[in-house]
Amino acid sequence: MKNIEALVLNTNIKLTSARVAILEIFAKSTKPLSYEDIKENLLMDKATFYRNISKFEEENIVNSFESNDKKRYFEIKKNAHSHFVCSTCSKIECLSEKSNISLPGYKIENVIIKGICQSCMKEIND
Amino acid sequence: MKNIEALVLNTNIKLTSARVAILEIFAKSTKPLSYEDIKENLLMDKATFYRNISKFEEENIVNSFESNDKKRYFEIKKNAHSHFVCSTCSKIECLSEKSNISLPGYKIENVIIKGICQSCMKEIND
DNA sequence: GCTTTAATGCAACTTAGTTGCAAGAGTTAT
DNA sequence: ATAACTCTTGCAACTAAGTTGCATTAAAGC
Repeated sequence: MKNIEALVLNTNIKLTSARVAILEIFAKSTKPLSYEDIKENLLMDKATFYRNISKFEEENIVNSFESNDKKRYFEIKKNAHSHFVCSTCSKIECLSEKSNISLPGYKIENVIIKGICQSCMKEIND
Repeated sequence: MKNIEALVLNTNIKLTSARVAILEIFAKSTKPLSYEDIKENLLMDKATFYRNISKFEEENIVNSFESNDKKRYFEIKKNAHSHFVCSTCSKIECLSEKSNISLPGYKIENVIIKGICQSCMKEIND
């Protein structure tokens, strides 16, 4: 809870109970989550969830990207890292490897690598 | 047209006129396109378009990824390159820069870099 | 207290993409 | 050629993630 408060420091976000609930789920998770993933644990309406997520993104404390399963995945922005999305099983992995991509004049917010993950590669090679 | 035939060489794709029409549009384009982008130039139904695109992806001659405007973008797989998607204006750019990302045991099919493009960065800094 | 503003729930809506089905086109066998 | 079979197409209905309008509630300011 203390770290939830820290997240909204210097932002225009009022900590309602719905917002705390959302942020706690994402703070606990080690990987990005979709609304589908967590809706059972949320008491609020999906409109409330999506409106708050938008607010979080505006205020720059949450990150999102589209996977290849037509869903948006969200995570709390902390240390920058890349994501691997498997085009076979749709699993998402966070990559600790810092990519040394640099694009002068651009701002890089997220790097998504699409491909086939280790376990799916193994199955293919059987 | 000759190069269209070359595309389907060694695949299970029969070249119907709908398929030639789709492939010609993508062969001409220098950047990924969504169905929305090209529907005015297509005489076929959207079901036909999407079914053929799926076929192309199965047969590995077309690539797709989701942008942040909730649309899927398609392109013909040729020389591997990365993509930049602007989270402000949603523009997509192909990057010639080869990323030196390597993930042992994984197969990398596409790299999507999300962020703010040069022209949007300029506007922000005004 | 009272007023104003922001947050929520609900239901209706939007829209990219999918699916079922019947008709069309091409292919092979008889 | 034609019958039998397979694959492709158009149409319309559907699906589901995400959005929006609106009335209600909660919170903040005075």
